[in-house]
Amino acid sequence: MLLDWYDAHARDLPWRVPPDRSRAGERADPYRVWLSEIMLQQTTVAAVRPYFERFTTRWPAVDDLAGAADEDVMAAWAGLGYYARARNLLKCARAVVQDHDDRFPDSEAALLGLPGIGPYTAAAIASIAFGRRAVVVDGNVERVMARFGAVETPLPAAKPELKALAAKFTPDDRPGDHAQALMDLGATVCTPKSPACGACPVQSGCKARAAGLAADLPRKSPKARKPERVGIAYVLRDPQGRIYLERRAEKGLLGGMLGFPTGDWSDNLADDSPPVRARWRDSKLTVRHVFTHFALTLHIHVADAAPEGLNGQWLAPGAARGALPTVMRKVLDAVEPPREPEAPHTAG
DNA sequence: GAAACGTGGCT
DNA sequence: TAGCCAAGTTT
Repeated sequence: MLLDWYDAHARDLPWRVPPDRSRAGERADPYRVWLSEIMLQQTTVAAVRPYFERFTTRWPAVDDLAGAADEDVMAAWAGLGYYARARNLLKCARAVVQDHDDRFPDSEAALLGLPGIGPYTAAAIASIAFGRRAVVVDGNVERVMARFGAVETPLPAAKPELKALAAKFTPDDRPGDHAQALMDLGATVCTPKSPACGACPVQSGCKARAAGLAADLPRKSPKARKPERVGIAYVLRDPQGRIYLERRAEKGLLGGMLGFPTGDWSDNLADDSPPVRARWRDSKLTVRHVFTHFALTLHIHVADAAPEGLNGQWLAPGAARGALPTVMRKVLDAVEPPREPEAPHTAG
């Protein structure tokens, strides 16, 4: 059965209580479960690990994080993507401190009311951190269920059916381990491509396996193709070699993050204009970056000047780099190639 | 329901 | 290389 497989094959993850200790009744720290779940949304374990270690070292408990400065948290999140998660992370930590006496609520319904916590995360925290029976459905679980039940309805239309299937399998005993087992199974055995059905603990009951359909499920509705956009990044350098950065608006793309001034990215450069009067020149350098829903080519214009009337901040390139989202980091690296082969992240 | 919202790794 | 994919949520 699945839990036996988990006891033998559970991945060792820094936010997880291993199965032997879980069987003995130990539970994971809700703060660490929550933080890991937010970081893991649409993000790989490999990408999350170093961020999780840095966050928990710097902010060991929810009240530490709640007391942090916004810009410090945003800088520490830089590079992980989906920055609304970081903004909601802070809102959530502060809500836990102010409205819940520094403790995460232990019910799925109450968790669902907190910023950044949706149906998946609420169920995951309720089951993993609090031992509640909750139906945890992420992309892994959807894939495992679609295969096990040979559900041929394409996603996302199949979601309700897959959740109903997942509900049938959710046990009262060790629901958190069950959820993690299903996700581990999806990540290591029932993988999107070339599933290792021979190594699967539930292969005998799998309808897709029986029908030879495993690798073809779940089916997905065709996705829209990505439009191309272009823009100009304006890089200002003062006599000390510092660069000029602005905090982006709270909402929208890269919201709350530092970045070089840019125009609105569209299908042409026609109405792009510099943020301030200066001797701008086209560096002829460009940066290419692909976002979730569009691809961007950024032309880099530069000026060596420190004009009056700007509201942003001037930072040494080395200090700024770690706080920048990746697309802005690419712009910086194009203009000021880093000394080291790789300067690993000195956010903060 | 659909679109917005990042990034890096793998094929 | 171009596309697919990863422990989703919000609007």
